[in-house]
This record gives sequence, C-alpha cells and structure tokens, in this order.
Amino acid sequence: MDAVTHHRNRSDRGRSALGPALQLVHTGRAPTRAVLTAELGVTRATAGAVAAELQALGLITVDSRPTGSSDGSQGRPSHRLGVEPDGPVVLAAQVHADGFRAALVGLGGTVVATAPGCGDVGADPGQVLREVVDAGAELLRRTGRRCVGAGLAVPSAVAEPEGTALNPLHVAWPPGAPVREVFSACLADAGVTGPAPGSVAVGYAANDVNLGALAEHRHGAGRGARHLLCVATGHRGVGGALVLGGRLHTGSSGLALEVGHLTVDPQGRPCHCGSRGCLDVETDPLAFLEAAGRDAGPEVSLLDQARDLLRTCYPGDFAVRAAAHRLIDRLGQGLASLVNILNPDRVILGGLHRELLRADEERLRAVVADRSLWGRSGEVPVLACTLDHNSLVGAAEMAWQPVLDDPLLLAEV
Amino acid sequence: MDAVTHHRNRSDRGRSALGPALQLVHTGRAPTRAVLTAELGVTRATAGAVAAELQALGLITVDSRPTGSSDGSQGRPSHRLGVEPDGPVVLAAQVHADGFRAALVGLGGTVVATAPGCGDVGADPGQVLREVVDAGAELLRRTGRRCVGAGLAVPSAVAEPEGTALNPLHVAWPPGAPVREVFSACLADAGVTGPAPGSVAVGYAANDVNLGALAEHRHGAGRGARHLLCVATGHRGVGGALVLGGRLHTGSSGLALEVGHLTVDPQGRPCHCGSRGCLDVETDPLAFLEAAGRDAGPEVSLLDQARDLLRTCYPGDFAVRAAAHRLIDRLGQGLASLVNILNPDRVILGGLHRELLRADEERLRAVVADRSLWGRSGEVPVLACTLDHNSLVGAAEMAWQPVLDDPLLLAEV
DNA sequence: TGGCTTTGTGCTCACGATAAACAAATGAAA
DNA sequence: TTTCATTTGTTTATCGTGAGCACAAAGCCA
Repeated sequence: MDAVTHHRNRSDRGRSALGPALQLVHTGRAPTRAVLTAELGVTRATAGAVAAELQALGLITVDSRPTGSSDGSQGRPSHRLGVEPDGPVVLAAQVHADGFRAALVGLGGTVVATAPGCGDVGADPGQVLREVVDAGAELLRRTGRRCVGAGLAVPSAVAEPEGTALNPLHVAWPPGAPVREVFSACLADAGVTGPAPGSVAVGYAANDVNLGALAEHRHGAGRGARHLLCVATGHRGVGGALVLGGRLHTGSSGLALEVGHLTVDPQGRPCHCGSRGCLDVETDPLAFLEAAGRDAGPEVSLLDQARDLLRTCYPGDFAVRAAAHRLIDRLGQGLASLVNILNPDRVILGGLHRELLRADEERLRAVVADRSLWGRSGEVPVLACTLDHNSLVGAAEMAWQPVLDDPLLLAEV
Repeated sequence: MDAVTHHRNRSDRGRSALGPALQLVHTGRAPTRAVLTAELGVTRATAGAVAAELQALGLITVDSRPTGSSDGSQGRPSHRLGVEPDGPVVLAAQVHADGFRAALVGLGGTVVATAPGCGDVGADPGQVLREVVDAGAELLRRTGRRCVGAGLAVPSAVAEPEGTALNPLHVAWPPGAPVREVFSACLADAGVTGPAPGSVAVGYAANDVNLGALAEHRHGAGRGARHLLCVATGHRGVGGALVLGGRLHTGSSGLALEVGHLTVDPQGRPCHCGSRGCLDVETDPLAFLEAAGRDAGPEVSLLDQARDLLRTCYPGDFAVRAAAHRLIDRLGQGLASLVNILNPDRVILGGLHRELLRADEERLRAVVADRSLWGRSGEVPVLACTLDHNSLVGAAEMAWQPVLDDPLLLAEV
C-alpha cells in the first residue's frame, strides 16, 4: 500500500518504443526495418525486438524475404514492414447533413468496409447514432474482424471534456447534445469491443473537419507537416483544424479553430453573429451560389450544387467567374489571418474551398502571400486535400490512437 | 563505428527525471520533496536521488530541517525545496523603443541584477547589442556569478530558424536583421559562458511579447494554464503569444501570433496593410490618444502617455472614457476572434491592454464572452499580467531552457 | 569466387527505477 | 509522558530496458 500508489501515475506499461514504432509503420514512414531503426534512434537489436512484438500482436507484417527486392542500394536488403491487412479494425462513423456513414478502418487508414445511410438526420441524436453503430456492428459481424475501438465525426464543435455537440448546424440536433455519451451507449448496446480483449469500446467523438485534418496529416496531403492548418466548407459555415506535432490541437475545451467568424470583408454581408463579412457567410457554398446569382435548390446538397456550378461554368460564365474570384479573395483574406496567427507550414483546403483552389491556385496563393507576414517573407504551401473520406478516416485515427500510443493494450488481461 | 551512430540521436545523457524535476522546482510547483515525488510520479527513492543530484549541481536547495514547520498536516515533515539563491544565472537582455536593459536572472525568475540603458536605438543592431551584452558582462564581473546562457528579447517577430528580426517596427533596425547571429557574436566577444563549463554561450533571441507570455506562464498570472494566450501593446502595434504545454508556440517559422492585422472594426481606420480596422491601428497607444483627441508628444513613450491619460482621466473625462470604451470594444472583438481560433484556457493582457482591462473589466469580458463561441458556453478568464519585466524574465527563461531540459549540461566536460 | 556493404541476431552489461523493509519525524490519543 | 498512527526519508536488492559488441546473413560488384 506504499509504493503501489506511485507507479500508476504514468503509463508504466509497455516497451517505450512500441507506440512510436507502430505510428511510423501506420503512417508509412517506416517501410523497412532499417528505416525504423533510424527513425526510432535505437539500435538494430531494439528495433528488431519491437518489430517482432508488433508482429506478434497481429498489427504489422514483417516480410523477411522481399521477392524481387531491388531498391538499387547494395548491402543486405532490409525486411519490409507493412500494416497487417487482416489485422484488427476500428469502427468509424460519420454523421453529416445528408445522412451517415459507417466503416471499418484498419491500420494505415485502410477502409476495409463501408455502409452508407442516406436520408435526413432527425432531431434525436440517439436515433441516428444507433443506426450508424448498428450498421458498423453489422459490418463487423459480416467480416468477422476484431474491433479495437470506435470513433465518430460530427458536423459540430465538440466540447471537451463533456463530449457535447455545441453547434450542430447541419443536422437538427439540439445544441449541447451529449453525442459522445450517446455514441458510447450505442456501442455498448451493440457489443462493439475496445482495445483490451473483452472490453467494451469507449466512444470518441470530434468535429468532422478536425478529423479530416488529422487524416490528411497522417495519410494525405498533410504528411510530414509539422504545423498543419486545414480549412473546409461542406454545407453551411466554415470549419478549421490544426494539427501540431501529429496531434489535433483542439484547444482547452475542444473549441479551437472555430474560424467562421473571422472578418474577411469589412463591407461584406451581415452575419447572425452581429458582425459582417464573416468567413462563414462569405465563403460557404450558399455564398457562392448567391454571388453567382443562382437559386439554391433543395434537391441536392449545397456543396454539390456549388461544386457542379464551379466545375461546369467556371472560366466561361462571367457571373460564376466573378463569384469564384470574390470567394477566393475572401478566403485568401481569412487564410492570411490564420497564417499570421498560427504560422503553419502547410495549409490544406477541403470541400468547396478545395474547388476554389483548383479553379485558380495562383489567385488564392497570391492573396494569402500578400496579406500574411510569412507569405511576404516566404511561400505558404496551400494544397487540396487528397483523401476521399477524410473525416471518416480521421474518426478511425482517433479510435486507433490509444493503440498507437500503447500497442500492448491489445494484449492486456 | 557501428552502434556509435545510434546513441546520439536522442539525448541519452542524464537521469530522465532530472529535467522535469528542475522545472517543477523552478516554477514553484514542487515546494517539498514529497510534492516532487508525487508530481514526477516516481518513488520516493528516485525523487530523493534526483533532488540530491540537483543540489549537488548547485541548482536547488534542500532544506532538511524546516525551522518552524507547521503546515498543519501530521506525519514527518517533508524537506523543503527551493531555488539556490547563489546558483548560476543567465544573461537576459531586452531591446525596446527607448533603449535596452540587461539583467542577470537566476532560477525561479529571480532578477539578481539589472542595468538599464536609455536613449535611441540606432539603425545598427550590432551597436546596441554590443552595449547591452557589455552591460550584462559587467554585471557578471561585478557579481562574480556563473553564467550558463543568454537570451534576448526584441520588439519584432523573429524568423526561425534564421534568427532574423522581420519587422523591427519600434527600433530603426533594417527588416531581416540577423539579431541572433549578432547577439551570439557579441556574447562570444564578451566571453559570456554557456551551460557547459568553459563553453561559450549561444545567443537565443525571440519576440518580446512571446517571451513575456512565457514568463507569465511560469512565474506570473499564467501559472497552471495549459493553453495561455497573451496579447499586449507597448508602443505601436499589437503583439500576441501562445504558450502550449509549457512551451512557446512560435509556429513553423517563428511567426505565429502576428495578430496585428485581425479585422476588429469593419468601419475602422485604414491600415498600411491595405485593409481597415486592424487590431494594430485600433487598439495601440496611438489609437487611444487619437481617439481621445490628444496629440502625441515626443517626450515620453506613447505607452506612458496613454497610460497616464487613462489613469488620471478615465472615468471622468468624457472623451477619454469614450476612447477607452472604443478600444475595449475593439480589443474584445480581437480577443474573441483569437479565442475562437485558439480556445485558450486563460488570456493575459499586457501594456496598454492591461490598463484597458483594469479600467473596465466587465465591459471587456462581456465583449469577449458575447463574441466567442466558448465565451457563450463558459467563461474565458481574462487577466492582467503581473510581472514587472516579463519580457526580460522570458528572455532568461529561454536561456535557461537547455538547462531545464538537461541539468547535467552544467557538469559536462 | 572473394571482397565490400548493409542488415539481422545473439550475447553481455550498465544503469535507472522499482519494490520492500526499515528508520525518522511529526501529530493525536491514551 | 507514553504510545500509536501517519507521513516521509533512506537503504538494499532486484529487475527491465536498451546499449554495445561480435558475428552471421544477404545482397551488390569485381
């Protein structure tokens, strides 16, 4: 009853290099055991032991006989490392304006199976989350894979540590809905398992743009960035996210990067927040449609309408071109403000913002460079996101995180 | 020639708990050995060994017989830990609009000796830095203390890793001046020593507001904050800083928190950046003086003029009150934007902004709360900075950092 | 075939931290 | 005062992790 009180403060479990090693393989930064050795900064013996243990846990593959190995260099070829394709998976879920999506995602961001569900999302979070969790559980049953966690992406800021959706604008949920709690309850009801054998999964929930940023950082356009800023607009409003040192920066209560009310046009349109010219009302799909003089129809999502309009009519149609330029300028102003505040080494755009970037990269980059201190002293890389369902993959990343931090969780009694 | 290549990647030197322990004592979070044991999460034996080693290095004091110890609790009283008052010091330097300041600072943020120097700062960084370093070296000679590093605070963003002053607005330096290089050269010329015995100090240089934030976080109003945002205005323009997890967030190239061009008033005054209503031109001392209808005289600094005016005429004089309210509202808008982006758990204001906070706390807090998402769902603590020379102390913190990370540097051959 | 180069593996060893028993220093109760 | 409970410091034995080193293995290249 004496020393026992001490050694529980920090995670005493686990070889210390096990987690970092798994992350390196997971993100593809350790294709061979030799690279793993160098990246970890340990001896070959240690790296070998670590790789063997991860292999024994069923998380990675170690290919000792790389058939047709001819990477040019001489010397003994190194064992190739990879993610175990038949290893455990996590349940990734996403709720968006047009329904939900459930998927099983393995290490390396591999989407193993997907189950989309369409239709309106009602006012009761419990109902949708039950549907999406059940869909995920069905996937688990069908594939017979071991599940080691679950993550949920929602179109709202999620307050920490409460786990409540503060501003679920695109869905009819009540503000403050306890999404994480409800998600966890659904997981327990469906019998979804967590990292430790026989345990029940705890539900992780976070904002979809944040999770998209996390996914892009690990498997997409953000790989290798130390300070990654993501900005995206899906349906209404604008979301932002920041990844610092491989981790999401969610602020002290989960509400960081709520960038929608940055002023980007002093003479702009009035916003419900009381100000005018906010990023939210100046650069979202509705703003684009209205600036182009088009009416927003209810049949397809605003993002799809705006994207189609931009793709089909962009350089030619005068109104569309003017609208695009208007949004690009406003977006550039907002990005410049964010760059001045956060000084990221990379910026990634999603949703309609990605389309705007593709429409005129030069113009957007010029605005950002012109309006930011760093832009004037160097170049700020502004890129399009590359993953198809980055929010979903990000939800999976969040669910994988405990295992990535301590792979031995999988072997615990 | 094989394994030798490995074990230099990470700092293999040193008991791993030595640095964290010193930081705990340094920041006052470990007043006794028992608390140190708990904070480190190690056994009493380990904590004892660590404390003894730090004492042997001459960094801390371990008082085994606390005279008049009556902290109420029963049980054997714990040894009191403290910073060694006669231990090593660092050379802290600051350049500002009205001259420079040099000081010797010990652990715990204790200013041991100070040497101010007044007058205009010329266009040659080398000249001022030589003067300030010489003044610091003179202090070292007079006191006979061991010097283990040197840090410099400048009124400009400092680009990393170049160490150049990008926008030295308050001094006549050319933009891009290589301050760190020049500072290091002056230190070498003056024979200022570094952490390792016999070594020459390398110069660290950073923005003054950033360093002030670091100092407030460790020894001032920011103690215990996990995500600390500081905003301050000294002479012209506004500076910001963010401390995350005990470390300054300087962004990928040192230019984070350049908050001066946030739009805080769409109908505001034009700014040289091309926009209008920027935080820089709306909330700095000159803005206040002009809003109050006063002419800025050249005799004393703008900050002093504005502060005096606010302190003497605030609630009574109508023009002054209106001007203060105008600035408070603009500042609140800017803080709200930053709170939405960074979601800090504490905000600290310096310079004239501190005076504005003191003039009407309620008004400022109300604006921040009303305009920020987090403010509406909770309360954002907005506080005044408490340290007298926080930039100077912050420069010392920066210089101490290598030792705080690895105290054994002091004992190296 | 025999260098050369690079990587994997099997040992020993050093060292940091734990665990556990014991000693010391206080307050509270008898 | 004596005794006990409580809390902390100290000592010793022990263990686990990773380093260091020697050697084997597996490819290039001549």
